[in-house]
Amino acid sequence: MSEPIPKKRRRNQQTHLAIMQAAATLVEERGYSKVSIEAIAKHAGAGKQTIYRWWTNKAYLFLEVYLSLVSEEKLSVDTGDVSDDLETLLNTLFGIYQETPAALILTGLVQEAQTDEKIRQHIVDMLISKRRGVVGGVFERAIARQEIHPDTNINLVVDMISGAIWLRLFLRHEPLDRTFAQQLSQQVIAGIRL
Amino acid sequence: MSEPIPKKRRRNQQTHLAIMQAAATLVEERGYSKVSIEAIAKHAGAGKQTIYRWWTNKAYLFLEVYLSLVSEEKLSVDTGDVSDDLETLLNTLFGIYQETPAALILTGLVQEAQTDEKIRQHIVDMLISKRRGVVGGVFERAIARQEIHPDTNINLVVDMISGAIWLRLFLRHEPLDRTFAQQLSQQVIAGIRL
Amino acid sequence: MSEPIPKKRRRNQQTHLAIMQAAATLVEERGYSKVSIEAIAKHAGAGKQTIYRWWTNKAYLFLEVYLSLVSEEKLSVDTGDVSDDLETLLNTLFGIYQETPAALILTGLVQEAQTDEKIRQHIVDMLISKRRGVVGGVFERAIARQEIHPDTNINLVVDMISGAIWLRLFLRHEPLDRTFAQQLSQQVIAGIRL
Amino acid sequence: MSEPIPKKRRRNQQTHLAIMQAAATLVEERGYSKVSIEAIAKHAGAGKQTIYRWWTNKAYLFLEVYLSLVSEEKLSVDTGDVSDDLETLLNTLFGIYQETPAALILTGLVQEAQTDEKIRQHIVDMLISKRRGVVGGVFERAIARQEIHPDTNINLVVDMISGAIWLRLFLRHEPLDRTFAQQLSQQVIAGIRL
DNA sequence: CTATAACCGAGACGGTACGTCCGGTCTTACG
DNA sequence: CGTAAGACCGGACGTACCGTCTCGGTTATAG
Repeated sequence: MSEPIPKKRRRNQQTHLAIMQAAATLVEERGYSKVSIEAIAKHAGAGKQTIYRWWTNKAYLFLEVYLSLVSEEKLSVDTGDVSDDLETLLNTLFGIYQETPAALILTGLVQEAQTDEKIRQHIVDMLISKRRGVVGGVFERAIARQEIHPDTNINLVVDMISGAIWLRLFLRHEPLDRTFAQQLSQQVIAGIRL
Repeated sequence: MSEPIPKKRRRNQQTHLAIMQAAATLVEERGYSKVSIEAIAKHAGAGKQTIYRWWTNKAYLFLEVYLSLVSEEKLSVDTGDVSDDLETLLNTLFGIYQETPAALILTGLVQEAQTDEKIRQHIVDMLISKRRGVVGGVFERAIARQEIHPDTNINLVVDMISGAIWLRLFLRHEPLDRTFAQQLSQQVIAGIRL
Repeated sequence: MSEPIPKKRRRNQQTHLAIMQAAATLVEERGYSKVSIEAIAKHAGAGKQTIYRWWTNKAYLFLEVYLSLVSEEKLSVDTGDVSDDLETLLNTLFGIYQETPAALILTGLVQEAQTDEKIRQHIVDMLISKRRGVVGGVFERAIARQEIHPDTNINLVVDMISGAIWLRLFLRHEPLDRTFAQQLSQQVIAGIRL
Repeated sequence: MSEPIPKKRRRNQQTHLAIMQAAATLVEERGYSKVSIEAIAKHAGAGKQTIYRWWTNKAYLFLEVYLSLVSEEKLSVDTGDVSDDLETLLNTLFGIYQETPAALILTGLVQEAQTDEKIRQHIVDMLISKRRGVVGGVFERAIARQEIHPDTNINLVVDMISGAIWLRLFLRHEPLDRTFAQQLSQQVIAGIRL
């Protein structure tokens, strides 16, 4: 996956977890850029080398932490109605972002992506695949149900949804709440409904 | 400007400019997080102290650089048609992002905003005001012209537009080109057209 | 004298004094090496430039301060007896070192002398001349009175006296008190008495 | 040594030596006060942190360097005659001061002692112990041999010798040569010979 | 059932940059 | 026009982490 794992890795699962949790804890309390590998190691009671053994750098470590927080299964939904599907999905997602440091990690990873092309690719793949599997599914089923235009530019629509969310995630100028979930899904569907 | 300058300060305008330009050059060549104040100072032929005298930290310096790159005047538009207005606006904006390191700076600032509440507020204010003045204006005139719903949630729509752009700006999974400008404005207007 | 004063100096005597006094005060409270020109200027209510205008550097400023503290007149003595002369002289000197920051300044100047040949020369001249005029006088009169050997190596003897004092001045391992004055003069005279 | 090294520390002896030698080299070429930790680190090919890890500050580093230059063994002497002992001792010492930067370091340490009480204590202890072991020994044996007064104030006499040396060391107004060694020991012994 | 190799914590190491202080020079505005 | 105020470039401070590198000590297969 993200890190080059030798075949017969004998990695200590306990330490591995302790590191991930330390990373999650620290990012929550001081933000991505202020979390140092040194601090994670100390907090996890691990040696720095142990971290560098399993992850290339901070970005890959946090990529794994992010994935463990925002897993695809948590977001699966199928109510039989686009509007409901979308709204439920958004509310679930907002919940995750409220309860976990996923947002802080995401901004950090995005920042890393500006410099590190590999990390960028990983993030894009991760988001695209998640999107295809989850959000895309909602619209594909909606097309099948003939709720929305069959030639809807799903990628574009999904970019608009994700984008609006990112904006609030990153700027926190307005809350990611139920009202927003409703307004956003309504506005989007208004543009593509049959 | 970003910081309130008391009258007494006798700042050297030449040095000031050299620093801003060095910052812009360096961010372009190595990305926000890898630009050090030390490097900017050296590149500008300035002392570090001089930078710290006028800007609290890297974030404020780059906020000023960003504002100098993406000024409101450059984005003003009024063709008499929502679609045209929006498309023109987007194309202008995309041009700036292609020709300047504004995108790299923006991601950096967003990252800073996660940790520094003051910077977050500054960024939000800057974007909100820009949006009100420019993008908001497009839709207000459109409402006046009765092109779009008078009760359009402009803030939401603008969040969707900005968000979709940010997504491509940050992830670079798809280009910010004329096609995108067209598709995006069409999709948005489709949801609010009378 | 110590500083290169242009002929038509129009130096403000008040400021001049304030600077010297600030220097004396600060050296007393934090030691020679921790006194900065910046601090002296601020403490004296003067501009840094003003200091640099009148003294080449910290060393010259303090050389002048030192001379103002340990002037030759204060040390003149003539009781008619070597022992008494020497003891009185030493007690007077010890008094000055106890009441003024002269000792702190002297160590500083000595330190500067290691690097700056000009300062070294100034200090040597100052001390040699003082010694010739004051301590040397004591022994010359003693020779005239036939109290001590006429071929006494006065320079050597004076070096031994000054040296023993410097040692206690610099190391503070033993006090510069009346007992020491007595023992020192006795020990010295024991080696040269007729 | 100057600092108590806990067992756990696994200090790199090679680096340690390189730092000490760099310090010695640099103090020789530019004098104590102009040697920066930064320069020592660079010259030794070491990180600054490594220096700060093992020595509290410049003073302690140079204290160790000084001790390595002026070790007690080098000065041990026992000819069976006070005069010879003393003269030999002085000539050995003068040799060290001529061949090594010990004098430059000593003035630096004396300067530090004015500000830092701990360093002062260290220096005093070092000199006192050295004096007791070496110079003191010379006079004790002389008393045993009944060459000098049994109630000689050894401390005072040693202060006079050391002091006279320091004076020439610091002021360089006269050389530390064989003539001086001879005159000094003769003059001293003249005051205490039975 | 060893033994041996990968694991682990600890932390030293050469570096880079931080944000601050001060040195010594130069500029501005007041009195 | 001398002075205070203080901006300026530059160099060093002492600190925090980076990512690499031993160092012993501890598992946990593979022989």
